[in-house]
Amino acid sequence: MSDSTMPSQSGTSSIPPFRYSARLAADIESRWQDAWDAQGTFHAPNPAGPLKDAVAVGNRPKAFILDMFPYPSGAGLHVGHPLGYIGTDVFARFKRMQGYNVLHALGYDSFGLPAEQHAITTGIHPRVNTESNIANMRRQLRRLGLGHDPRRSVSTTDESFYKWTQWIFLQIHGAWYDTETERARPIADLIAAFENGDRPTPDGRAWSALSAGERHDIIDDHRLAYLSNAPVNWCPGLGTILANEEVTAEGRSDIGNYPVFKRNMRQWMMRITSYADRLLDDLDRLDWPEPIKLMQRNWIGRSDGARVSFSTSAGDIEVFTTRPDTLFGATFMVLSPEHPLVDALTTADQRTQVAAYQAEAAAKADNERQDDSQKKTGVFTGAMATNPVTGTDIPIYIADYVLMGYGTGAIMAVPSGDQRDFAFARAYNLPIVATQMPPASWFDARSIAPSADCSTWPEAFVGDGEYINSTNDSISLNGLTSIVDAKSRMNAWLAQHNLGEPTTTYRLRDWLFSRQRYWGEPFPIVYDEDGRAYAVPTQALPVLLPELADFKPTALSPDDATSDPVPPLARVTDWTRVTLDLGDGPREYRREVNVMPQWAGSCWYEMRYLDPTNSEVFIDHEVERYWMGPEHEGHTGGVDLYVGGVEHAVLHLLYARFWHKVLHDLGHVSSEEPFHRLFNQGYIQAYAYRDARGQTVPATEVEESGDNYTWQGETVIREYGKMGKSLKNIVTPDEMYEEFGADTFRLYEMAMGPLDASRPWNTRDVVGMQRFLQRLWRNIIDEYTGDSIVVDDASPEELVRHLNRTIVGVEDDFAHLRFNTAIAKLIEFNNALTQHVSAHKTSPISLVEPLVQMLSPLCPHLADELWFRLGHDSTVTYVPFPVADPSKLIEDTIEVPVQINGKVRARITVAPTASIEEHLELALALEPIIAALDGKTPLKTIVVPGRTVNLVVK
RNA sequence: GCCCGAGUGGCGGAAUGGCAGACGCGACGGACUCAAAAUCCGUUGUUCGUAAGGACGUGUGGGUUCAAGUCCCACCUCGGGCACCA
Repeated sequence: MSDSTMPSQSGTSSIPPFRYSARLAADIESRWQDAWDAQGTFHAPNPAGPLKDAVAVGNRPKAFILDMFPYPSGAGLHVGHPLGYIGTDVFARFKRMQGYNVLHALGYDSFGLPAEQHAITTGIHPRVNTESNIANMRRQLRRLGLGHDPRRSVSTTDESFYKWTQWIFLQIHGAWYDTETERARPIADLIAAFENGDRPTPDGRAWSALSAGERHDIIDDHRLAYLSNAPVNWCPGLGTILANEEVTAEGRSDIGNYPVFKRNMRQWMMRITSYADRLLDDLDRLDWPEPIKLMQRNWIGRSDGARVSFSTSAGDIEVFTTRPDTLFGATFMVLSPEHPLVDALTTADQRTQVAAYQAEAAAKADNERQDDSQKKTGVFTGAMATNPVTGTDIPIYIADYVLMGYGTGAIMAVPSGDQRDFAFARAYNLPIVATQMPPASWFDARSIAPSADCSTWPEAFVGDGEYINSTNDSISLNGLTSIVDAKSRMNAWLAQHNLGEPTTTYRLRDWLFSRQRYWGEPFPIVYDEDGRAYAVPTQALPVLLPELADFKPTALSPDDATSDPVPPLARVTDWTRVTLDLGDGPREYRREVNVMPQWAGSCWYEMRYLDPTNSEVFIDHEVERYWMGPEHEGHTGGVDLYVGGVEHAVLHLLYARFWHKVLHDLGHVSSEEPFHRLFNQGYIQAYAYRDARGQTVPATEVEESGDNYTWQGETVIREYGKMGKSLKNIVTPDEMYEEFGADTFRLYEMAMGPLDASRPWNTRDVVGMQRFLQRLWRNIIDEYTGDSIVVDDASPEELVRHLNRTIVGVEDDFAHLRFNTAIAKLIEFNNALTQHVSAHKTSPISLVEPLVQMLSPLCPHLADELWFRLGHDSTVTYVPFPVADPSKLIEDTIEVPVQINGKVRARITVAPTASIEEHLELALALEPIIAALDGKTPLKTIVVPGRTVNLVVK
């Protein structure tokens, strides 16, 4: 397909005209990229649907290899961005050579806050901005030679894409969670159950006795997507509310770092908490890094405990506790300031103080409430509750360390067994009663005498200890030593007396799903005059995002907690008013003016890669089953390899799992999980330099001498961090293409370390990979003539063995994503080949061909060029990976170290099949060993054949 | 505070409990060259020794083992997650 490469143009230079230079690489690369495009080299056939090609699918195994898709930033790429893309590309190309039907594609997450914030700062419409950014990213990534199927590159902002995002929203909206079968079911099933009386209505009236509006409200209360008047995270700086996951521990926005305030607002929520158990339990069936699983487990935060009822003048109050076994030590009770019974409980003389405390707590932002974590504040309500096991009256306080959003918003306080309760009891002089006797070591460690009077303790005791003070007429825990036993005995007693039951609570909250922004998917929802929500019929999808000249949110002061969100779509009055026939004739409705959050598109995009042009369904069943279906009974199904950064551990990865499970329950997909195997790539970091004033200086202009760094003669200080504009340390792929070419750049990124580790970028080191490729090129092509030096001669036995060793090692390394060590093995082999070539001036084809094949996943352009020059007329992409000859893997002899007391003193050379006796015989005959033994007989001899001989003396 | 992960030459990093430092960068020496670049060859953990050779060496301290970078315990440092979650 190609003409022979033009000689180098650099007239004055004495560099050989056909050297593998950046110029030559650029020429090779652009020609092969065009050829791949023209021939559709990376098109992956589907078994059904619009991209069906059953013949091409054949009976090959399949591999769906996926990158976390990027949002198209206007800043362009730096060399850190493509790390994961190169990794998946190498792996995908390797799998193709192993005979797999490989699906590898990349789309764009182009809705959402980052794109919109960028549009606002530049003043350019997000659609224009987004499209030019995507075009630029496509250009930069194409230059990298990624083997993507271009037909499958979707953007979340495409109307043909977000139509289905809205459709999936309607599926979720049209479903409820059946706790009996533990899965989502269509809302029609719920209506049927109400109608035929299988399920009672909340107030017990017959379903037919309810008004249409009442029925509507009851149904809406069960939906997986529902409207809620709940405390939300209001961020005036961004003009929108945010999900819990988008708020940092400091109470600021993840994006932009603006203050976030708690506000009550009517918003769309997703009932992700219904799936808490399955999201937690199914982690066990996923091939994910353990730390990521742990982060999700912590985020879901399941804790098993019990609900216990305490009677009060205002009725029973339920508390949640993980330690029902310590109920005898509950000496007071604390409610959240927002608890609904606070008003009813508060006595007249405490009312002023309680109201003041409530107002103070409400005014505090979340972070302030968490800040003074040591100091406990609170107010007595004046009311008392009855401890159900002791029968004593205990005071009821309100305090802001009890959160309304967790458990029941009320706790029983056991100061002897809980550090926070202990601090509160100390601060307000409340009684402390021990229910467990700490072990002697506990007292020793705190230098206090064992004493039953726990008011002298310096802190609460948490752990296993003998139960004391825990008895009444009908139950006794005294003498027990195990928390588990005490809990089950107490739980049984509570159940028997109808005072409580075991229960489970979660840290996970329902997912807040509306944003008061412009650049997102409109909700397919309309409201009637009573404010009741209705789904837009699916045939009316997509609900198009109206074009807006002024897309900016109304300017708000970031610190003004009292401001209200004004969604940009609310200003488009001719769009918000719509006449629809929802079954009872045409009526006027108003549209939902919020939009979906950034995460919506990324919850399901990977499935659209599979069937990107299907206009009938979001994905064909058979296509989904083929690429993502479970491999066997108990397998979750899902993407075969998903590579991305760890920053999505709880956001994207949790939301996408949730949506996928809903779609599975409703029968739309066969897989239970979206991503079966997850791999977290590391980050490429970089050095940055600051001068004496703390200003960053351009990293490329800094000169290094030993430990000193100078910029324009001035000493600067080196720091290590992310690559970024503000640190003036960006290196772009374009610079690498210019200086070395894409193949060298790919190779360097893969060689610099293991894929999951972060490491510093060092442009200086790239030359090593270029030299390797130049040597390899020179082993095939004469640099002065451009002719091949490959011959059909026999290869020396030693090189044949080396080649076969390399094939086995490289294949294993590729399969386990250990590209850095695979490259090292290729370099070693090529170095050995170089020796042969310098001696003979020719290269045996039987060595060179496999080398080019093994190189091709890493450096596909160069490999295709060399493959072509070796006389083949098609790409090496689908040529099977070389297979090692087992007979060439066995060495004639092996060198084995001989140790005395674990220290290597000599080496023996043995046959690979040598017995233990042969090893010993040879070892004991060695001069240095005889000398070292000095006539002594070894007490013990250890021989690991082929590995080591160890002699133990004296 | 709790929970993860990681500490190996000047640098990036290799090492199924079995010869620590593969491979690459840098540095040093040599060949080629009038010279330089490029290329090729060699050396390069520290230390004692003219050498042969020896001693020490994977954050620190202890332990298990014939044998530990690797396994166990405690600690230090760095990175990350969670953080009044009852």
